Amino acid sequence: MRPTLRTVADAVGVSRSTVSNAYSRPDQLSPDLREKIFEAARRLGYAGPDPAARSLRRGRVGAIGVLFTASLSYAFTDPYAVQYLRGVAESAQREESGLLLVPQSLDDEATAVDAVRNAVVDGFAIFCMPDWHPSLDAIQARGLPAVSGQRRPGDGPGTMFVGIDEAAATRVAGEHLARLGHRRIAVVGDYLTADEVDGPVPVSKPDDVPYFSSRERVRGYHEAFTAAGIDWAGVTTINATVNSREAGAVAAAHALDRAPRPTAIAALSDVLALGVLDALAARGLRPGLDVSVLGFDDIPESATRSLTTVRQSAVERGRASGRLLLDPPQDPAGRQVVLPTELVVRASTAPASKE
Amino acid sequence: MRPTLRTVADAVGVSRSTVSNAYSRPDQLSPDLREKIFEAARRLGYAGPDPAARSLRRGRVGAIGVLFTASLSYAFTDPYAVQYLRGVAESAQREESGLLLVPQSLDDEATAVDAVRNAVVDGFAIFCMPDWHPSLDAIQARGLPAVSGQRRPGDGPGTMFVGIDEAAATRVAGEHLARLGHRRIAVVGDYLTADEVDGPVPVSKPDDVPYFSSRERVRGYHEAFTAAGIDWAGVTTINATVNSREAGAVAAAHALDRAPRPTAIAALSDVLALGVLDALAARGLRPGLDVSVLGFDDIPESATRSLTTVRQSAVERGRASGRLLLDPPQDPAGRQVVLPTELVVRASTAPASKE
DNA sequence: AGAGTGTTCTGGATCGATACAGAGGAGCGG
DNA sequence: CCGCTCCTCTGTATCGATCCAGAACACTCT
Repeated sequence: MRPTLRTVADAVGVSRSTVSNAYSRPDQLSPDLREKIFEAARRLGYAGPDPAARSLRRGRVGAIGVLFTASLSYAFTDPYAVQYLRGVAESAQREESGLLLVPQSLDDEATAVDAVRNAVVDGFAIFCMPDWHPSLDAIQARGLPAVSGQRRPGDGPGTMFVGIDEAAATRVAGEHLARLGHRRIAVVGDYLTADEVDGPVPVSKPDDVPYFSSRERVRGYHEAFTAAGIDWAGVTTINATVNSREAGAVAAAHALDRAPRPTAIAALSDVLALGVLDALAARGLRPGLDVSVLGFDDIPESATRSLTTVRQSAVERGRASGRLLLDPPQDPAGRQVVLPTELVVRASTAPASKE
Repeated sequence: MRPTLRTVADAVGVSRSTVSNAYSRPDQLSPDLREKIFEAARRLGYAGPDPAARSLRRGRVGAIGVLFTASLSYAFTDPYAVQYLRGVAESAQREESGLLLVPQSLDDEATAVDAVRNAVVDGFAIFCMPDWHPSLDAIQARGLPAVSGQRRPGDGPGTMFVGIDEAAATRVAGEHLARLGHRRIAVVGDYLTADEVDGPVPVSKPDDVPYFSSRERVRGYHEAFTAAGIDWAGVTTINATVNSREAGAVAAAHALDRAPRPTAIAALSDVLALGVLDALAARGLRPGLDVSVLGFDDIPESATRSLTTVRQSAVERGRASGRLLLDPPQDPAGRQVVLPTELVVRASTAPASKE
């Protein structure tokens, strides 16, 4: 039988409250008694108040939950995700909270929802989830504070926003491409469609894209191209099955292996863009000179590969999310944080060659 | 006022037990009533049993805690650590558990211990911690199952082991170097000493190294070299301040910038070894040809850099740790898992040049 | 009809702590 | 010596669920 507060209290001959105070409110009892209580606790093998019981009573757990679309292990593979986690971790650490990684398998929605329902946390940081996912409703239902990088119609007052203006970011990127004279352009992204298609998919208008950040990024390109007089119907949109370098290369192949080849490929993430670069290399094509390539995120490797990209700070996003969760501002305005983005031009984009 | 079981029970006109059963033991009540209860719950905005209360009563939380020496953000930077986390995550996911990252700042032991005491978890996976750290005692005290990669004298029956035979691994590596004819050798490692020294430190015998895995790895080299007739006193041991590529480069500089230069450098981790390679490159020295370099871990990047190293599977270690935690085997023998290691010889080690 | 077997639902005890109002005594100024 | 405050410590209610023994009732079998 494991010792509890009561065991120690009885041993010392004081009330349970006093033992509790010895641990949690030292100013409420004399130092002597406190020491005596600790002595007894040591002797009895009592390790201090049980966290589960304490969190029930206090109503605070000391942990924030992080949701990931993909299997947990993805979280540790994707550099952007890792940066984000770092940021959340920093904030959590400052408030003496832990980070609970909540597994969210996409195939098995029931399990995913259960994971949310059973998570012992004080709030949720939503890294990225499809808009329609029932876990998001489960979070709403729990009534805990939540921070998301995407706005949803059904969001309640507990849901806060930390993210970027996705469309504005790619609009700037699109204008950059247009200014360089590109007219035959392909856009590579994941979640362009609800099905797991590998290859070109028609996206007649951005609204058709079911997934928030892909949708907004496509919207930005759409706006930029249309404004520059580039016919959207001529833009090839290619779906990557997942957000990985390999999938990026496969997707790029669909664009590169047909005539006329596009003069520029815009990827919706750097990881995909790196894959595009791989595909170029495999065909002896030079980035910038033969085909311009544009990414999104500015992960560390992008600089070494001279990838033109849109910079956003994943760490900062994580940090802000954590901060908001652990201590939600009263002011509604403070609950909406829009972080800056910046187009970083490197060698992978260059003027379209005359043909 | 948030709704609870009671709110719903009163609304439907049944007992709380029944509502509880509706969620957790559907076979205990009629489908009709169950549906009626869910209906009422939806209407009242009840999101299901509160996880904190449930875990108190059930005695199971559905999360396992992972301890890290360094700040949480380190966990996401070190490739070996990331692989390990992936493994633990895989096991956890299979048992529908989450992963709680428990922050452990080394400077502030009191906070670290508190983090352990307050962690709402069913068990602890200890990635790596100095032997003497009070958090380890705190884990013991909590009486929860724990899995560690290092054996400690004070370990109780709840503590399980998943790791490798560290000394045997480096012994093989040391024999490899000796066979290649190396006689002037440097060993680069972190935690070779209790103080944060940057540079050569005397290690008269392996037992002096305060940190488990460094100690065992040094021991292996010590055994191999002594057996090959290499005087240990002639082996330079250099401390790196942390386990990072940069620190590895700095440490290697201490060995390379003095005469006579060692013909081989053995690093206690691949991350450090990559730093050693950087230091070589900065001086125009060729790995293998001018100075042989040996690592430990076999992280992905090692293959592309042709680094000779000792392979151990971080993922497998994590996976096994998770498995043991979530369902500890009765048999004491099953609580000790020794994973295989293998010397992977690549181009970074070669016969010592005659001078 | 009576005994036996399920199924469905109830009530109270319990998990291990914390919050809060207040009791008791010491010290102090008037 | 009274009234006051301050410091310690106590006792009970409470957090929100689950467990378990058993009640109530319908149903089958002899």
